[in-house]
Amino acid sequence: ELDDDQNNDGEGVWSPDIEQSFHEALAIYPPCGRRKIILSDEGKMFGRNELISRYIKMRTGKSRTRKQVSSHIQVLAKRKSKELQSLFKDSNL
Amino acid sequence: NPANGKTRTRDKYRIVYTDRQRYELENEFSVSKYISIPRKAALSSALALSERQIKIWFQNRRAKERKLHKKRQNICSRQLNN
DNA sequence: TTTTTATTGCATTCCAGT
DNA sequence: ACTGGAATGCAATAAAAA
Repeated sequence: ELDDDQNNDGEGVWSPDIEQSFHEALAIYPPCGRRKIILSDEGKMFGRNELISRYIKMRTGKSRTRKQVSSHIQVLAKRKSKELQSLFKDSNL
Repeated sequence: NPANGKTRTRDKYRIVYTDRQRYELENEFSVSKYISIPRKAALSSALALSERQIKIWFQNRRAKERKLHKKRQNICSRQLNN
């Protein structure tokens, strides 16, 4: 089928506006990882990534699934660890 | 050096595998296109390559196969529309 | 120019935690 | 039954080697 993306604009998956609200959501929900991940409202369950996904939808109107959020977090974590590792290498040699 | 998780360094962009390493990897690929976790661990210690290198080799090998398959398809379709 | 190692940005699958 | 997160897959790509 042809390019059927009502939710995705012409930019990349993590265009600046989406990235912006993503980082806002990271700060809002648990200000860095360590908080009760178990979010259970009456009847429905909500994990952190779903809350982030909902926030992105609120602010931008564009849909990013909880698995897209998960993948993005993994990529960012990998980048950060590699930055730190290269800093150690440079200082040593 | 599995603790690092990184293979490429500033002096070595990539290493060249030995004929035995290539032979054993190719042999395992003929058994299965996807390496199992225990077989990966075994090959890793047997060939002195990191598990990451084994994983990447299989990915590259599958990519090669897909490329060859695509070429064969192109040749067939070329013969069809003569 | 083609082939061989290795990385990156995404998605998809596999593993437990509650 | 839900989830987040690690492991893995793949296309695109880089650069050394053949």
